[in-house]
Amino acid sequence: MKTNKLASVAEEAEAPPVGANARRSAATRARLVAAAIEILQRDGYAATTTVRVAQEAGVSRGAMLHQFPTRADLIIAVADHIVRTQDRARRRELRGVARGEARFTAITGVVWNTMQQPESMALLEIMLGSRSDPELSARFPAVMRDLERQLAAGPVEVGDDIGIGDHELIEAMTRLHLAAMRGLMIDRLFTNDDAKTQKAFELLVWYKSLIVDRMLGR
Amino acid sequence: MKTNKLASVAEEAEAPPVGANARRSAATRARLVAAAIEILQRDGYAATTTVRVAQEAGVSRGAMLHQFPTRADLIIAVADHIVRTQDRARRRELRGVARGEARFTAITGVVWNTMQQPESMALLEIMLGSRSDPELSARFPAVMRDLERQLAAGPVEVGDDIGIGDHELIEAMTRLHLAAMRGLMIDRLFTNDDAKTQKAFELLVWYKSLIVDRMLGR
DNA sequence: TACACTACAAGCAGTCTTGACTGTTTGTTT
DNA sequence: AAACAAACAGTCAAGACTGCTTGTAGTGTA
Repeated sequence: MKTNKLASVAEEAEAPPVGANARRSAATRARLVAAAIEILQRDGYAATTTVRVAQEAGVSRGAMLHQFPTRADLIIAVADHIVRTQDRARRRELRGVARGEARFTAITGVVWNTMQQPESMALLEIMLGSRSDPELSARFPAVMRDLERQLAAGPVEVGDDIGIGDHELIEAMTRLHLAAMRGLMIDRLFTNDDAKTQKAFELLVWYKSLIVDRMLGR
Repeated sequence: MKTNKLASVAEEAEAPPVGANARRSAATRARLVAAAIEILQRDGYAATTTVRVAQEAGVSRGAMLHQFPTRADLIIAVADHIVRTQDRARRRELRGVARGEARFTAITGVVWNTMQQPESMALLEIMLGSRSDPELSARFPAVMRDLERQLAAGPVEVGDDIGIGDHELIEAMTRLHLAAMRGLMIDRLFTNDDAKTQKAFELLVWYKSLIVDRMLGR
C-alpha cells in the first residue's frame, strides 16, 4: 500500500524535494502556481488562461503542460496549495497565543490576516469560477471540504476549553464570520476605502465579544 | 435638455413600453436578460457566452446583437436590471412594516430574502467576473455605487428614527451584514446544507439585536 | 560510458467566442 | 400606399484558448 501523501502533508511543513530533477520540477510548479495566483487575484478567473500563466511565470508552454496536463490540474494545484499554505500560516500565528479565551478571540484576527493575502482573493475567484467547468466543479469541492474542516476544528476545540460546549453554535459562528470576511473582500473591490472595510471588521470583532460575554453569562 | 431616464426610473415601477416595436424590443431584451441571469447563477460567469444566452432565450444571434451590440452591454444591462428590480422588491416588502425599531430589524430579513433569489447569485458572478474584462471593470462599478446608495439609505434613515444617530456605525453595520450574507451565498455553494446556512443567518440576526440593545442602552 | 527517464521547448490543430456583415420581415409615418 | 426605420435571421472571419505532438537538453543509474 502506498503512503497517502495528501493526508500526511497537512500537518507538517512541506518537505524540500531531493534530487536535481525533483528540485527542477518543484521550482517550475511553484513558479506556475505563484503566477496563477497573481493573475487570479489581479485580473480574475476568466483572465487566468494557460498562456498568460506560462508567460507570467516565465515558463514554456511545454513545461507547463508537462507539470499540469490540463488547466483543471493547475487550478486544483493552486487551490490545494493555498489551502495548505494558509492553514500552516494560521497555525503558526496561533501558536504564540495562550490557550483559553485569548485564543478564542485571536482566531478571528488570524483568519482576517490570511484574508488580506492575495491568495485569498485567488481562492475566491476559483470558488466561483470553478462552477463554469464540469471537471473543476467535480474536483474542487473536495478541497473546500478540507478547508472547512481546518477552519472548524480550532474554534470548536478552543470553545470547549473556555466552556462553550455548543458545537453547533460554534460551527455556525465560524461559518458566519468566515462568510462575513469573504464578503468584505468582495466589498472592498468596489468601495476602495480600507478604512470602511476595517471599521466593518472591527464591528464583527465587537459582535463576537458580545456573544462570548452572553454565552459565558456575563 | 433631455430627461434623465436612469435617475427617474429608480423610484417608480417600470413604465410599460408603448408601440409594437417598443414592445417587441422590450420583450426580446427581457428574454435575453432573463436567460443571462439563469445561466449566470447556474453555470457561472465564464459559461455565460453570448451564444448560450441567445439559445437559452430562444433569440437569434442577429436579434441579440441588435439589442446588445457587445457582450459588455448585455452584462451591464443584466446588472442594472437586477439592481433596480431588487431595490423595488425591498421597498415593496418594507412598505408593510411599521416605522421604528420593527423596521430597523426587518431590514436584515428583507435583504436576506432578496439574497435568496437567483438574481443575487448572478450579480455576484458579475461582480467577480467583470474584473477580467477592461470594458466591464470600467462600466460596472457605477452600477455597484447605485446599489450601495440604495442599501445604505434605508438603515441610516430608520436608525435616526429610533435614536441611533451614528451614521458611520450604521454604515459599517450595513456593510458588514451585506458582506456576511454575500459570504453565506458563497458558502452555500459548497456546504449544500440549507439548515447550516439558516443557522448562521439567525446568528447574524441575534448579533444585530444585541447591538441594538447595547446602542439603546438596554 | 551507455541507456532510460525526466523535464523542457516550440510549433500545430481543433474548437470556441466574439463581433461584423448581408439580407429579410415587421412596424411607423407621411 | 409608399418610403423609411426598426427588429430580426443567419453566416462569416479573426482571434484566442486548450491540449497534443515532435524534438531537445538535462539527470539518474547500471
